[in-house]
Parts: sequence; C-alpha cells; structure tokens
Amino acid sequence: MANKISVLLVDDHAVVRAGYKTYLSLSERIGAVYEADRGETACQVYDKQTPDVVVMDLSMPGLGGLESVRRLLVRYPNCKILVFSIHNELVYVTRAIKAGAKGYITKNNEPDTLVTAVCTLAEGGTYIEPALAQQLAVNMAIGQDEAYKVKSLSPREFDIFCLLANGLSTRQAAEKLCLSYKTVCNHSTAIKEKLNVKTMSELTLLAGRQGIIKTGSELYEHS
Amino acid sequence: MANKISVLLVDDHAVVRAGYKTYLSLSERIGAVYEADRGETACQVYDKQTPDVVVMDLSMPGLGGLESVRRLLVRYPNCKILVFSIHNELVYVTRAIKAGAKGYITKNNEPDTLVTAVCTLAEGGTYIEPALAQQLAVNMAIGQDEAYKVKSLSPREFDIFCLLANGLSTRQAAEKLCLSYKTVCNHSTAIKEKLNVKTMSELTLLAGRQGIIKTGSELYEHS
DNA sequence: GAAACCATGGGAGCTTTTCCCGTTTTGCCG
DNA sequence: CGGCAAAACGGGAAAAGCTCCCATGGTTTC
Repeated sequence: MANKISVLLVDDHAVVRAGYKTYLSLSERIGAVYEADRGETACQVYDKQTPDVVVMDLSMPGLGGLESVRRLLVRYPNCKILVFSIHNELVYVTRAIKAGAKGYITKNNEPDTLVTAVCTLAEGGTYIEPALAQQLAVNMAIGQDEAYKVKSLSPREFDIFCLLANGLSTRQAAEKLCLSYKTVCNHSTAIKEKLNVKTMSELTLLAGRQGIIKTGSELYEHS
Repeated sequence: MANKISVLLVDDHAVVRAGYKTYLSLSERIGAVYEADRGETACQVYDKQTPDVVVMDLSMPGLGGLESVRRLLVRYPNCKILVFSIHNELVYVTRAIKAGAKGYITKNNEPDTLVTAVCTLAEGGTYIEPALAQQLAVNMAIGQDEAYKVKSLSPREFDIFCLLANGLSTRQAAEKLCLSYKTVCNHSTAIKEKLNVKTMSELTLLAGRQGIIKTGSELYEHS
C-alpha cells in the first residue's frame, strides 16, 4: 500500500461533513479530507488539492449532485467520484453511473462500507452497492427501467402524459390538445398500462423521478 | 453546570449515527451518547438509559420519526426530543411540535448548532431553528398558502393525504389503515376540497412542494 | 350537557374510466 | 405501388370510482 488516500467530501450539510470527516480520519488508509459544500466549490477545491477520491452527496442545492458530477468530469476526466446517497432507488444509480460516477453506495450501509468503497475507487476500481447492482442487473434484463418505459410511449401519449402528470384533468388536457375527452381517456389508460402504474399519483411520482415535472428538480434531487 | 448531558441518537443510518456520535463527543458538555436505529428500539434504549435528550431523525422506516416521537412521549411524558431533520419545510416543523417534540433543527446548520440545541433542551428549554420559527410566525399571520392549507387537515385526513399522494389507490389506503373504502373516499373528497385541488396529480404535486413525498422505500417497508 | 368536531361508513346518483370496437392517417418496406 | 403495422382518433356499454347527503358514536370544550 502506497500513500494515504486523500478525499474530497461534497455535501451541503456542514454537520454531515463534520461527521464523515471525523469518521474517515479514523482509518489509517485515509489521509487528508477536504470539504466542499456544493458542486461549484467542489471544482475549485479539486483544482487545488486533486484528491484521489470525491465523495459526493446527491441532494444539494444549486447544481445538484448529478450535475456536479458531470461538471467535475468535464474538467477532470480522470477524477474518481463516489456517490454517497440516501436514495436506494435504481433511477438514481443509473443516472449517477451514466453521469460518470465510479461508485454508488447508500447511507444504509455499515459505516465501514464507506471506507471500503473509497479505497476501491482509489485503486482504480468501481464500487456499486451489491444489493443495488443485483437489482440493476435484473432490471436490465427484464427491461422494467422507468426511463425505458417512458421511452416506450408514443409521441402523442407522451404529450398527454406530461399534461396529466402536471395536474391537468382529463378534460382540461383534451381541451388543451383539441381532442375528444374520450380520446384522452383512452390514451390515459394506455399510458398507465405502459408505465405500469395504477393511480394518477403514481404517474405523477414517476414523472417527477424522471424529471418531467418542471418544478420537480428539487423534488427528487433534494432529500 | 452540573453533570454531563447524555444523548440518545435515533437514526436508521449507522454511518450517520457514527458521524454525529463522534462529533457530539468532542463537546465537553456532552457525556454518554447512545444509539437506536428506529423508533421501536429507541423506547427500549430510553428505558434502560434514560438519556437527557433524544435526537431524532424524521425519515425512518418502520414507525417513522413522528410516530416515534408520539410513542416515546406516551411512555415517558417528560422526555426531551430534538428533531433533527433534513427537511426545512414548515409542515414538518408544525407536525413535530404538535407531536410533542421540544426542538427542531435542520441539518443545514453549523455543526455547532446541534450541540447548542441539545444543551438548551437539556436545560429544559425549547429550540426551534430561528429561520424556521421566523417563517412560522409569518405563515401564521398570512395563513393563505399551501402549508397553511395542509395544516388545516385533520390528523386522519393528513394520514390519508400522505398515502394517496404517495401513489396508493383509495382501496390500498383503506386496507392499510383498516378502514372502509367509502371512508377513505369521503376523506379524500374533503382533502381535495380543503387543499383546493381537483385531480390526484395536483394533490401529489402539492405534496411534493410541501415535501411530503417519500423518496425512499419506506412506504413498502412495513408490510 | 349542549355544541362542535372528528372518524367512521351506508346509499343513491352521478362522473369517470375501462374495454371493445371501428375509422382514418401515416410511414415503411419489399 | 399495394400492403401492413402503428398511431391517432373517437363512439357505446358496462364497470369502477367519486360525490353528496345522511347517521352514528366518540371526544373536547365551554
């Protein structure tokens, strides 16, 4: 084992950072621990310190975790980012990986997992929480990914999906699109079928997770 | 200043507890720090250790934070509970105080605030995050916005509101609460009336803005 | 102890959704 | 070019869901 690993913690909560920092410092494999309170500052700190691993929370004001990951990678394509989130939904994992993160773990783990993951990334590996990786694999095979389901909507169905998810009634949507009420009803049924949801609330929630609701950025990236 | 303050940390994430524990221990005013991973265990630990202050996270599987607060207070009416949450939405503050918590702070604060709040509670005071107390006051005066409308829901209505907003059908909600389907229907109508929404999607969106949507799998977790 | 409020649900009637059907348009491909 | 599949559109009947009105019983509150 060569040098100690330097880490950059990105989280908007100072308390949380303080906690992790103290905890990480207990390991003798980990050296300096830097902090940043958001994506914007993370870039600056990274530039100055070039830490081995970045530990990034997903829910942050401003850029948000995912966008921060992307920006960091644009500037420093080799940087190793471990997403450390409370979310155990697959959407987040998928997005994080797609954004270029090298690892994803949730806060449900043993404290020790954080150290393990950090070390794995430092050595050039990837670390995705086993349970999530498992589910992802299954999901991929079955093709039950939400994003995939949304893509399976026909153009017109997608239009209607958006309107309904944003709170319009079937009638209002029909009016807005100059369609018969019945047509919208029928489309709506097809949409729910394709997205595999039963209630309008579920549909709205799914739309939120998929970023289809305008005001929804904080809705799903925040806590 | 007499003895050191003993604290019970309730949070389902072991990492998070580890962090806070380490941090709290740095203060010389704080002594023993106990841990519990959920409401159910919190009661047991409390019984054994009778800590001076309970620091409770709101988002937990099983009982959930609010219900845990209530149960603790039923058994130990004098116990001092500080809710320590990521949510800065007023709904949570109101609900927490109504449930009997003696303090409410968010994780957006300086780490030091946690210590301050714990000490205040230990001395028999209350500590509500100044910014939130501020907003609450204003809100009370104006009282015509969404948060206010949500507060106008009766306890039972609020329960049902949460379930419906999180995607359950009327029937599922009824089953979950051991109620007649009709009762839930009737409540649902009243809720929509009070919140001034027409569709379930609108209701879900409002819930989202008010921070009532569960982003985790807490929903399915207790049977 | 009356008034007020809440939780609970039944019944009738209305509205919405589903399911099944047909028509029309469009784009694609051998 | 003719055929064909997919999409968009909508009607009608039946099922499901919701609203409105009502009644009961419990708990506070004054």
